[in-house]
Amino acid sequence: MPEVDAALTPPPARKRADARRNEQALLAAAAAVFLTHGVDAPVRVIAAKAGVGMGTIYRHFPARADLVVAVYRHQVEALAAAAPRFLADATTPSAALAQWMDKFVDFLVTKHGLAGALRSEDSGFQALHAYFLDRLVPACASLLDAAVEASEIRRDIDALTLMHAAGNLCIGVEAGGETSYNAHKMVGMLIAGLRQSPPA
Amino acid sequence: MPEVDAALTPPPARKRADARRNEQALLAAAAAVFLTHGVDAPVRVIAAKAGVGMGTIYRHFPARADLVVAVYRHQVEALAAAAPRFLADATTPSAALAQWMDKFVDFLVTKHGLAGALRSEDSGFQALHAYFLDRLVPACASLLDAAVEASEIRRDIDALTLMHAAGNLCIGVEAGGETSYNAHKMVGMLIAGLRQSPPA
DNA sequence: CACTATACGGAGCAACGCTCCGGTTACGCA
DNA sequence: TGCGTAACCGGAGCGTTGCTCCGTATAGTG
Repeated sequence: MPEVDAALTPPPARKRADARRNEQALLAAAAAVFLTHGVDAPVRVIAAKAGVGMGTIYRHFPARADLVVAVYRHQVEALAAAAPRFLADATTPSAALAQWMDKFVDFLVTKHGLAGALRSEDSGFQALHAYFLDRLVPACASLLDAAVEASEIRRDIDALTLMHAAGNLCIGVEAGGETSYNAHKMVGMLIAGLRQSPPA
Repeated sequence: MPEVDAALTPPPARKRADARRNEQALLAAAAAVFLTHGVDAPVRVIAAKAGVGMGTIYRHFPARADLVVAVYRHQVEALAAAAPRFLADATTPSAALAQWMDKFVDFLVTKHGLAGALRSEDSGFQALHAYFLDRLVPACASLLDAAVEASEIRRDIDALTLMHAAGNLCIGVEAGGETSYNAHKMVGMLIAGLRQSPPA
């Protein structure tokens, strides 16, 4: 039987026990460190907290973005999956969009520096950017399209642009906002501006 | 009557000739480097371009922000000074606000990374933040107040917040924008959202 | 011309991202 | 059970950056 390669690796590729253990330790350590020092925390710190060397961290997560994605994957998936529910529960499509956007802002605002990292040109963060766009833009688009369909908002703005703008509005904002700036309010205002006819 | 265009040297202690020469060289070099490598360009590069040592750059501009401010001071002052003219020329106060904001966006978008640096938590950039706010917020406030006075826009947004939001919307945007994202459009939409009654 | 306050330059330190390779270990197989 | 090897681990080390510090050079003055 020449083509039994599947027998070698029943599920995907089973990794060694120590490798799996380290990956989990890294994930836990990263989540903790991100909370206190933001997603820009030094790699050495995360490695130390997980009790592993730096080589290990880079083997499991070649780019910093891979680690960030792994840590926040669940939340991002949940947000994306929630879009249809928002559409069903809200009174109007544009209300659903506004509410979903609010959740998106909630997510970004509770992660130190995530919004900033998202817009980074740095190649190491490229994958992060790609992942977020890949998951969230379609979800946003479904709400946006529904609102356009209902003629509630102008149609010359696409989901990617809107997400980009909303993400930018969250940059530099922390959960314990002590300044007058309020990302929720600003995103709300942006969406209010969406309820207009296209520019003259 | 001393026109304030050259507010330097007469009262304070006169510096040595070589010091003044180096300062000018630094300013010119920084302007050139900022154009090509953005405001985050390595200090060494600027020093090298100016033909001076690193000690010199830090002596003249203790924090990076001081250098950035010095380079862009004229443009910022001009923008601030232009606000009354916009108010006089536009058909409505809110139109003046929109037009002035557009100029603000123009300014940010043509400076690599300036918008990003502006929101930086980094202590070295604190002075930059302070300077921009100090100069531009009052100008913006005059337009904003006029629009509020005319009952054209909601009154629960202050100038600082609006500037902050507009600045954020410009982050990561370059003049030669190849993406679909358009800072002008987004800021315009934000201001459109301002023409609403406060949230329900 | 000599003297001193002023300014200059770059070596040096610390922090960081990332790579690379010798040593270690888990795991299948006999 | 014992063994061989592929997979994995750790951290020394390189390159880059921000910023400081101090011995040296010089502009301006009497």
